[in-house]
Amino acid sequence: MSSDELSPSAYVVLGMLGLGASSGYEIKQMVELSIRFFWTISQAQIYPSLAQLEEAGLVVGRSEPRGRRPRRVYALTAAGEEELRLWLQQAEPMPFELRDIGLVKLFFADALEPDDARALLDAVRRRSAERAATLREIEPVANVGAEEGDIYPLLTLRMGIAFHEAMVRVLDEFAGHTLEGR
Amino acid sequence: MSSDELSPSAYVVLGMLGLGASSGYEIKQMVELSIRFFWTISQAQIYPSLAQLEEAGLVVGRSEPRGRRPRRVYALTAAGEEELRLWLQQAEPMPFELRDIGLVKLFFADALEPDDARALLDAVRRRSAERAATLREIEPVANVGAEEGDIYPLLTLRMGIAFHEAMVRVLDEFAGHTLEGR
DNA sequence: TTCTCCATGTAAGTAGTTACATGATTGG
DNA sequence: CCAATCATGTAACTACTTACATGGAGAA
Repeated sequence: MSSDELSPSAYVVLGMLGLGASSGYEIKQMVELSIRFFWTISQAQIYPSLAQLEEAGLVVGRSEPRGRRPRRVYALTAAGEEELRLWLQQAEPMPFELRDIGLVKLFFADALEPDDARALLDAVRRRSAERAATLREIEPVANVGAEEGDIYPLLTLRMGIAFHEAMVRVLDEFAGHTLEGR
Repeated sequence: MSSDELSPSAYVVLGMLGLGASSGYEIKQMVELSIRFFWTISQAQIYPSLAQLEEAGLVVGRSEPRGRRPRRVYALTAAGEEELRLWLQQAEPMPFELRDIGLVKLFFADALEPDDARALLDAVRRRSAERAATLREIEPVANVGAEEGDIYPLLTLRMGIAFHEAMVRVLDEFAGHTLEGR
């Protein structure tokens, strides 16, 4: 029972329900506000996932319209909580899948004139700097959550910040040493 | 002429040809050895890409069998070099697409017993530590390339190293401060 | 009244993967 | 002679995205 035919995105839906999201719409919002830095999910995936999870008995849904506007809210069942925990416990290969056109372009930048290469480097640098700044702005919110017992969202946020800051640092060093003597 | 209907992966093929790869097989090897950390491409994509690029006049291919084994080698045309340069110059949105089940699990780890959460954290840490070590081993090779004029591959390699090291650092700090007082 | 947000859903399409199929060459 | 590597190609499938379609609620 409760075999592993759920996609990672279905587990994300399950997890967000566990953290208090209730409608499909809310799940989408929450993903955008919390994990979009390392996971995305489109609304066209969420609703079928919810139906699939309900059929599997991992969530229960009930209609709770806002006025005349239809709305369906979901909650984890005991089986759903268990399934989520099992998935989190389960040691499985965790491929790190980065797909970054920016880094690809930078990799090939020797084919460019120095000035163009430099512009590309700056664009990549700016992107990471901006991302780090955005994430740093969210930190207070995550800190509040951490005081209420959810400490891991704060950890993943810090990882995002740290790693964009690391990119910026390397880019600056490189521009300093390697590029200046040309 | 030379409009932008090429996929990023087609540009990767073009770029690898520019760096000296010649057969589809070699392109695949080169991708695995150099950019697989931030881009992957399956062999089932490479051969059709090559055909498409040839049709567009960006590469020329000729048969160069090894013994009786068929083999087709390609080279960039002037138009292909130009197209690659144009793409590299072109400022376009560069989404940073990370898709990481490890971080997702970590994000939800508050649903686990402390020991299980800790085990998950260690698994993520180990993954980054190993990846950083692997990349550090490649560094001498990239250094050689850098002395021959290809300096940007070294930069992207350093970015990979730095960012996995940053993850390890954050994970260690977190385990130190946040987790110990419980 | 009009705009933005809340809310759900589907259809069509794209990009990519895995797995299969084939077979020659080289080195031990 | 056997395994690993070199080498090319396709078919079937999966996951996911974009765009479309619909419409109520609340605020300005």
